[in-house]
Amino acid sequence: MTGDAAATLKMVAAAAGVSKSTVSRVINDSPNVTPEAVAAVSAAIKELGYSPNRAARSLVSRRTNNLALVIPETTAKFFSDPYFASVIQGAAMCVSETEFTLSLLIATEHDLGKSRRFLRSGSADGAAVLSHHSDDTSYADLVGTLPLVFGGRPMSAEGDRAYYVDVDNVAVGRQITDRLIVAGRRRIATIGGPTNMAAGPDRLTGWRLALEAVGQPTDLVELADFTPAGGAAAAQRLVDRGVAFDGLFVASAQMAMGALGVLREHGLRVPADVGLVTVDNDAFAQAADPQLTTVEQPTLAVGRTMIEILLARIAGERVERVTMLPTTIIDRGSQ
Amino acid sequence: MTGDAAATLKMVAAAAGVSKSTVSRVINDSPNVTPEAVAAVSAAIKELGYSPNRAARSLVSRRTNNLALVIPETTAKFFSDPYFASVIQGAAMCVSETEFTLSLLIATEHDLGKSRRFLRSGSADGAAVLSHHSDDTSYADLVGTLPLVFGGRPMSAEGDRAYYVDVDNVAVGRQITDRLIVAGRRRIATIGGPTNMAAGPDRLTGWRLALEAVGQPTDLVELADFTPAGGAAAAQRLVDRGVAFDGLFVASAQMAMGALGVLREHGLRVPADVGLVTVDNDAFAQAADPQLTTVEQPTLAVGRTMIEILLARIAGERVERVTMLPTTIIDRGSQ
DNA sequence: TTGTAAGCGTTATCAA
DNA sequence: TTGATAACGCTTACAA
Repeated sequence: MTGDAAATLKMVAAAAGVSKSTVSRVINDSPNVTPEAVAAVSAAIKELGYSPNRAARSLVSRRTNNLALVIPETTAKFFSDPYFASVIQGAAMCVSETEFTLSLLIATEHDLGKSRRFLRSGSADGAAVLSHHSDDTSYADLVGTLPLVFGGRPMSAEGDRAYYVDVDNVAVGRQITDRLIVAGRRRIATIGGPTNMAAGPDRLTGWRLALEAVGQPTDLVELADFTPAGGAAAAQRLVDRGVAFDGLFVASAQMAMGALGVLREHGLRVPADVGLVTVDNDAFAQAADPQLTTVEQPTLAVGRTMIEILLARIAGERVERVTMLPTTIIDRGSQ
Repeated sequence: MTGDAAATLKMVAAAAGVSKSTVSRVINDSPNVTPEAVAAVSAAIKELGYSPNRAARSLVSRRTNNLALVIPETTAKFFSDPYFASVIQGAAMCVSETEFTLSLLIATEHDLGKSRRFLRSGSADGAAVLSHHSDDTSYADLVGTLPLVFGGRPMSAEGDRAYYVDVDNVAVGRQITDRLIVAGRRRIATIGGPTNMAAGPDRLTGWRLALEAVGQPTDLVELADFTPAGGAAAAQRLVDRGVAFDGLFVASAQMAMGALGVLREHGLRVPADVGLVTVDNDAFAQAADPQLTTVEQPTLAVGRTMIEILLARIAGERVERVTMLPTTIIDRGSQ
């Protein structure tokens, strides 16, 4: 209605003919206010279109009613991997149902300090750090500073004090590899994830356990960085070994995308010649030719759960330090 | 390092043996400080791990260094439509390259007031409102309050004062319909978007112009709400008319997804019996069977551009009120 | 039940 | 170049 500067509590008090304290009490639903005062203040608030200044409020109350979602990742990965978008959506929806707001921080290598400064400046009451790809050492030391929850088990030293949401990546690797074994594959290779995050080594361990259980060799291992290009390069190295294989577990759908192209170049058909399974039921796994048997991760739930844990901790409730979310195998016959 | 309360400017001043003012000057890169003072203060800041309190800062400076991205949408649509995730990514990346932070607000029907209160409480220096699907009347009145930019031309009365980023939806509808005409289609229907947002009527107008230019009838029109279910229902109504058609322009890929199923049920093959084109080059358009000829919208650029406009306006620069972004036709032969 | 006054951690004004 | 001092808009004892 007006282009004026925003109304202040003081102005409301004047308009309602009461003191600032009374206005504050009404705003904060204090029980000890007469109905008349409440009415007068409410009318003035509506009349002036007043909204309490958030900065002033949090300055004195030491509460921001804001949560941070930090994604420490490179620009390229942030855009190419649907995982992030999905987790963000889950978190944003969850937050939207509360009185909290959400700050989204993309911490590129370029400016790592910015997100740290944000968290140390008292801008949020808690932070969720999504360590899907990259390392997280740079946040672990904030653990004592404010409630923190990680998406994916942190590998840093402080990791065993940290709260985190994750899936059982060892089980993920083992179960999906079992699909290859059940499909009759006798020589199974893997393209594993990077070693700087738990999901990499864990899925690799699952793969190894599955093979050891049936006495198959576990020597056909190549690692990559969860990108299509990395997956392609790893597949190339695998082929270059000159050892024939009839099964392949690729630790992420994006890497599988890259690997598929290389297999095709070498005349290896999936699943006729090589059974292929992966992790992540994203557009890559669905749009691949052929569509891939994969492990679906509860991406939305990861986002939602991280927020729930943060809210509970802020509310002073006791929460389990580790939350494991269930995964689902999507069988599309590519094994 | 410490579990102590955060260090304050006052503590830094004491540690450095200077006044609060000097510390403040150092923090804000004031030119008039002796190198010795800068050194002492910098040392104290590092020593104490000090970060300026953001609330206090913005209380006095009237600047938050925060931008809001508001998405007024239902939960269902927010999750199902890849458009949002993509725009969010574009905006988040752009913001991450600046000193600003980003607040992500999902304004569900449930609590429309929350986002408004946020914006009126001085929590952000500017806001981007993404009106991809729903109406935006509830934000138009904030135009005088803080810099605002809309994603998609606002339909409200205040619309002609508003800043917005959009694509030329009339051209989009016309050009993609032309593909059907060029493919030899003689009787072309359309499933249009909802009337409460500009993209709906605009794309419909484009379709109509294309047909009128070649003297084809423009009576086969059904509207839906940009969802797969809505698209399916509209397609059903179209078929139920009993009027044969050999071309169909569906105004969004999600609706096309629903429409495709209905066509198939009625034994209509795409593109053998009916040529089908749509808008949005998302996973739906790519994963559909057959893959669809479509208009790709610059979703990342929409997010980025909205932020850029906000930043420019906050910096006091003059900016065009309307920014049109180019689209691209992706020809997959489904016409 | 209400009002007065102090103070949250900064920046900004003004002397020195 | 530096340092007191007064805001910024709110909450919160404490008094009345």
